[in-house]
Amino acid sequence: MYKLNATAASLLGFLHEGPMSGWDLVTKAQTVIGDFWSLTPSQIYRELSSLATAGLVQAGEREQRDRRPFSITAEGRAAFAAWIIQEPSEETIRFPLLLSVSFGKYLPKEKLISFVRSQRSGHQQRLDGYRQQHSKLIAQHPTDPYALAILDFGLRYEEAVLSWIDSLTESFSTAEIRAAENEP
Amino acid sequence: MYKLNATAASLLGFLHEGPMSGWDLVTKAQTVIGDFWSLTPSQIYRELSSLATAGLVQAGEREQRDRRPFSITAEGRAAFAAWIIQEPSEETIRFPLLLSVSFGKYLPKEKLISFVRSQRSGHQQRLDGYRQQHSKLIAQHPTDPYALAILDFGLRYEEAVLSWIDSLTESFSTAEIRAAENEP
DNA sequence: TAGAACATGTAACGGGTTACATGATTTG
DNA sequence: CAAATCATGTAACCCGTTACATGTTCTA
Repeated sequence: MYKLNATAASLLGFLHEGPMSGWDLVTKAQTVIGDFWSLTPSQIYRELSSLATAGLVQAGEREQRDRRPFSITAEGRAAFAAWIIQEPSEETIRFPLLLSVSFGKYLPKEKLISFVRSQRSGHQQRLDGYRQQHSKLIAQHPTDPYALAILDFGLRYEEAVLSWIDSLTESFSTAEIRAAENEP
Repeated sequence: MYKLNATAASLLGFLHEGPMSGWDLVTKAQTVIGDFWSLTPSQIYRELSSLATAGLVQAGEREQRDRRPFSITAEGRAAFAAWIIQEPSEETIRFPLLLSVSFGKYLPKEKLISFVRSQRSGHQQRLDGYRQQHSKLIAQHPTDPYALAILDFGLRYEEAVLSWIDSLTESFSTAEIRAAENEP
């Protein structure tokens, strides 16, 4: 049987909800799993063609704008079912800012502070986004417990990152980061 | 100028402290940055040969056990200096367990619970390890603020993951995870 | 003296990333 | 009617992963 990678398997997962075009899958995947499973449009189109070749999805007729809906086949469902029951491996993290900090002694202090500061805003935005999504989700009945769980992970993760960033202030940057935050 | 990737650049960073063999770099890198920058021995040996070809490191004479010490060259220092002042990009996370949760509705509940549970112990162990390292580090004078900072990130991250895992108990698994934790 | 840990690599594959090309439809 | 967005893809490169091969030195 065709050996699925996690990216391809996720596409099959989404296709359980019904036929979708490559573009649909791009947006779906990026919004639903994109925050903890990086993927690009190129990858998705490539995986779709190999899934089609392997018979796990089937391409439909071209619609307007050349949209081509893919639907999951019985083999696709079987392959997904076999994939999803496998024990997930550990997470891999690649955090360039932590490399900058690790090698901090080779970096001017202002530079390191500016790196930390510019990453802070991105994390703050993501946290705000998660909070908004969270309120929306819990307002719905019934609430999807799985969506809530991954959102909750996002909240905790971003809170941890932000509190770490802010703690750096005390440990090696004195008051410079905090002062800078209050500027434009 | 030779364009460094973060993995190769990190090797150059470590070589600032003096010549090291491939094996030395493998252990050094895995202990110092391995928790937030995944790398394998194969990769390190390959990067070392391309760095040597590019003249950024220089291989010394073979020592016992075929150890071959590499030292950083002036060009290597220049390349590292150019790399380290670049703005670090955002982190990428690939967290298979979150995929399992996302697609949780296609998974028997016991299965999902067992996945969560088996990952919990790994995170607990890593947290314990960080706590030990932390005590050792703050006992030293002077304390390396950069090492302390990355260790602190590790602590916060693992605490966040563990508290998230434990919160899953309430949200969709009732008492099953907690009960299971008290078993062997 | 056997097995564990040390030590160095090569080969091949898969897949993530980046860059590029092309055109259709909607909206201001 | 121009710009933005939608939409689909290809090509190439780089790099991360896995599997394998080989030999050495320490230690129980």
